[in-house]
Amino acid sequence: MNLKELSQHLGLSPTTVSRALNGYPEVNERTRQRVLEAAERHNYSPNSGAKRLAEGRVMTIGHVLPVSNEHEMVNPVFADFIAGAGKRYAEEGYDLLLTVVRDEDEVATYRDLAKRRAVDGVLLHGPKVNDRRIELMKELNLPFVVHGRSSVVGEDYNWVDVNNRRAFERAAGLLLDLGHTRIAFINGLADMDFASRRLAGMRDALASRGIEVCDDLVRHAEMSENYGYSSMREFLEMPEPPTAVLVSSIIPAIGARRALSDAGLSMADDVSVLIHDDDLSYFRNEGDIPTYTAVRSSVRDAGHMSAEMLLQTIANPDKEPQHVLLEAELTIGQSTGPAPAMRRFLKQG
Amino acid sequence: MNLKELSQHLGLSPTTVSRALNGYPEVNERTRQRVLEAAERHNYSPNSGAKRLAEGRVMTIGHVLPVSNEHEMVNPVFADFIAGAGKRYAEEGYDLLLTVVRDEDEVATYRDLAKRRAVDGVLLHGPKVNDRRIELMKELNLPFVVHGRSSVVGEDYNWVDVNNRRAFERAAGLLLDLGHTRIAFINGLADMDFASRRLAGMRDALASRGIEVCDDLVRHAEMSENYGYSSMREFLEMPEPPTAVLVSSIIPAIGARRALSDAGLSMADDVSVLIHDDDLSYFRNEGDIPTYTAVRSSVRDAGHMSAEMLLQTIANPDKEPQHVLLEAELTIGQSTGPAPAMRRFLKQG
DNA sequence: TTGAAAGCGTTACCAT
DNA sequence: ATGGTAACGCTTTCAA
Repeated sequence: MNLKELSQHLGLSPTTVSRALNGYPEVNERTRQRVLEAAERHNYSPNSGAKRLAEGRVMTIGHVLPVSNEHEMVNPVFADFIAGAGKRYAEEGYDLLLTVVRDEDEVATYRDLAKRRAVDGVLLHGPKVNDRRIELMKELNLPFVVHGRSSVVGEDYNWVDVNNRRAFERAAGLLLDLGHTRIAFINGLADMDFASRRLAGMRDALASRGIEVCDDLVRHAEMSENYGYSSMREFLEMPEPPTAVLVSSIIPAIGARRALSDAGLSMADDVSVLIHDDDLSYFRNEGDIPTYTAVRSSVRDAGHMSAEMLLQTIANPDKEPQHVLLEAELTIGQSTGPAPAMRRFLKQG
Repeated sequence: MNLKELSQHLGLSPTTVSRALNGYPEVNERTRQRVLEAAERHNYSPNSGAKRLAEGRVMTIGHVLPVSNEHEMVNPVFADFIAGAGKRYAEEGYDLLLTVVRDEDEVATYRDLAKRRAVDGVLLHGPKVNDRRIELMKELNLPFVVHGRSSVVGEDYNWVDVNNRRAFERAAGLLLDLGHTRIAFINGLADMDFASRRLAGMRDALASRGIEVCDDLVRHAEMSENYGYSSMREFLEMPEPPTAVLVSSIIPAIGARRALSDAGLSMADDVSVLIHDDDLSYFRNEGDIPTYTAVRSSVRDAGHMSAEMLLQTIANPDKEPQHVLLEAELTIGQSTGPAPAMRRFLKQG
């Protein structure tokens, strides 16, 4: 059933039917009711291709998911972010176009999306410290929002980010307050912007106590379970192991816990572990969060806010860049205890 | 730059240019070269809306991601499956349309996708034992492939599935061979088809030894970390705890490990744990797999194969239903040891 | 308040 | 081998 057929059924012109369906004010209310009812009854929906062509916009948002060929990894943060954003799109009648590409094809993909007018805007994931994509979007004149920031590029674009620097400054500060001085960090890939900000936060906290970050104690890699496991193992095998560890995501933290467990050790009793938790839904665990969580923020909420920002930008392209900086929630958990030496002291006293 | 402009630049008709670009044989080879080069130079791509309208197909595959309102969960299997499938789509020039909806809106979403011709076919995730969506797809005349199966509906549709029954029959058989008789099962939601097949496999293995499944030892829920944790805790608090546990996914298994650890117990030494591992990329851990994995299959591969099957179905709609049954790989890990009593016996010699 | 007709950018049929 | 033109299904402008 198409518009023409529907209008013939009703004895009206396609024009009127179109207007009724799209909520134009100048159509008679009784006519509109008739049209709406007939559309429902005949199961009519406007053809998406025709609508795109006529309107010159496609009601679609693009997300590009680069899958590194080397590791074949999909970031689990992605799923929750998409869930948050996608819900918002659906509410506004927008579709979500997801393109899975190899890392090295990502730029070509954005060019292609822009050229063929496949999307009205895009959401950028996982910005690097110096991310070329931001310049590219401007060149392509494609509305966009970045989930995160890119330090080198400046602030002249839309972004939604967590205050990573501050979160890790506080987290490290807490460990320092508890008496730890040898603090390790299981971080993300070094060229990721969030990882660089988190490291900066830690560095600042230590510096304010006159302590320098020890390079051997800082790890950078993609945040898999196995990465957390092997990092923690290496720490434990050091002549002078750290007494506390910061971890950038819950997934390597799970690996770190396994390494501790294999060594007959436990979090909190032997090594204080402080985790950044993106609140991934399958790992959220209500009552038990205090046992191991410290810095927390919701990826899904970030997805929701990013989507909102993008839709507004599309509706009003001349608006100046918007920024949202979310503060992570710091929860002091059981697993974040005093340094072992202090703990012994406390027990005695 | 559109087709008309491009053709004027070249002094050709839009028809010829279109033919050259789409690889029609009847165009002069020199003309084609000129056209291709000019298109490249002017950065031309056909407008997606116009193409859809003219061709009557949209070069798009739909995936629907239902997000349960209650738990706000996104299944992490989804991301890896999409990565496998999406890559294949991209290779063939297909787009992937992802719709995030509340559980209860899922059916309406498929109807909508079909009505407005937004997709050429869909991929169905997470089939229930009796899944209405399969009938719906037939009614809507929408080509589709199911990742998994739906027992009640029959086999009269395209599917790609793991042999869940057999995998868990073997897994339970292995535990029985090791001397376990009280075996628990941390399974997925009871109405999911995969969960029902896995339970059937376990039941058969026990039955062949004259043992009945004990209802108290079988849990059904969405497979979060916390679910694994609380289930294992409950098992441990029983007057007569199980000596072995089957777990349907690595995520609750992580929770189960935490519960054991909290109780001062460990996998293998105290409770044999046998896990179904979907090989989620962020949890894949090369050398360490034998420590805890037993039944294994790759979701990403399933995604790839499902995509392939769907594209073939779209190209050739009259083809009869295709089925792919993947066998899970059974790896006997360190964590899958003999029953505690047996182990003590073995130690004595 | 309604309708006729042009236009959106392609592809495909029918000529030449 | 190439071109003219209709057709795809909708929105929008202009008239009535």
